[in-house]
Amino acid sequence: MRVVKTAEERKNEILDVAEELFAQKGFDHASTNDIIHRIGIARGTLYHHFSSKEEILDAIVDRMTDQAVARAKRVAADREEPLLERLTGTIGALNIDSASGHTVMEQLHKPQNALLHQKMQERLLSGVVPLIAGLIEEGNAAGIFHTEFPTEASEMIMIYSNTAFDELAELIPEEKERKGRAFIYHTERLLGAEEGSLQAAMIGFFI
Amino acid sequence: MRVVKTAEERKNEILDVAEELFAQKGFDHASTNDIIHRIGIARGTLYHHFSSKEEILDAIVDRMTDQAVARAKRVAADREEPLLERLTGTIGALNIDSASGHTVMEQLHKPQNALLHQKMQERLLSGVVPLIAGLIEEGNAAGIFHTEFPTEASEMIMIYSNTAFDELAELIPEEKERKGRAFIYHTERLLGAEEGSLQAAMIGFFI
DNA sequence: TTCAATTACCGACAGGTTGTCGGTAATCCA
DNA sequence: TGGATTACCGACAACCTGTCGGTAATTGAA
Repeated sequence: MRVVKTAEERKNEILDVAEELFAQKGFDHASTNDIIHRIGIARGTLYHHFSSKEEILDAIVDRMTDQAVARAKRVAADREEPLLERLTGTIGALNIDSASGHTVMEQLHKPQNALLHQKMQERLLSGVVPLIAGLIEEGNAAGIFHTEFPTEASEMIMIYSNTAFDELAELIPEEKERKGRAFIYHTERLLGAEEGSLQAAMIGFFI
Repeated sequence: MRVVKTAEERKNEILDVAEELFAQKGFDHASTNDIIHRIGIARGTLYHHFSSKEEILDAIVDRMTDQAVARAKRVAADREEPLLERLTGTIGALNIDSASGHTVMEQLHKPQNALLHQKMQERLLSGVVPLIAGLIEEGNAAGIFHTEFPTEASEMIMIYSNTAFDELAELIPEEKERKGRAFIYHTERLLGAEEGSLQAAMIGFFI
């Protein structure tokens, strides 16, 4: 029997299933057959909504990064909060882990998901680096940060936190804590903040 | 006619061709058929020497990283040179670009090579981070660096330089120079070195 | 209400892929 | 010299992705 849905509904259905399968098996090892059988649609239906398997991946990346970047934007722009909280929250918004996409992020650093990971990293960075840079400039103006390179410092912080905190799950608690402390310490140094000044705002988030 | 070679010879022949094809077309889009036709061997021959396509990729990664890490080790251990030169040289040893694997590295940041890139990054980092950490500790002892987290600082420097300098080719000269200067500036801050103290040693390498 | 255009859906199929396997030829060594 | 080892071969099974002609549901205009 033939079940008809709106294009948007069907597209999201495909993305939901594909997201789970790509995360589980990796992009290469999850086949379009897996997807259509799981949903119960025909080959042609999938290719009616997406023109290639890679386009499905890109749509997933879009969906995930849009959410994360929107969250980061909201936090960064919230002038009610103190600057340090906004900075911490904006950096943390990328750890989608802690929010919705649990299953996905857990599997993301596996070698079979290199492509998904790389595409997400690219999108997340281009969205969030300018936000953090803006906050750093605010801090410069307020006299709590002192750096000549806000954008590059932002880039360094985000690249590191995105790459190094990937494998956090594999570490023992002491190593985790050490890594978290080191990250705060280094963020202070990069921003030219006084030693210990970021501790209070960041310690809950990163340790 | 059947041409017989030693296993080692044939393996290297396969790796040479595969390396070029993977770099050109990407791992997914370069087929094992491409490889065997280019060499002029049969399917079975390839699978006699390697048990899967992915194993070929891993062998390529091994070959490339082994060279780079060995080079880095040599530079890091050379106590004839001043510490700052050793540091710079060790960091730079990863830019395989400047050395042998020209064609490969140029194509490495393309999306289709995400897997190759990720695997190389993992291997390079695990090899070189401890070397840099050792040099930082030497600098601490000599009183020119001041940091509590040599290993983590090393990690941050290497992750950044490996990721951010990927796309250097796409920047205009001014941006390139700014990025290079920022990198030196940030390395000084992370290591707790005096401002400007790394400039002389690093400027030739990174700008 | 009707009927044509649009849009979602179907499934067979072409042309590609990787990895397997039984068999053959060269080489090594006892 | 002759048996074991090792390199090599190519047909084949079992997948894969993307295409395409055709069918059924929905929409919207007359």
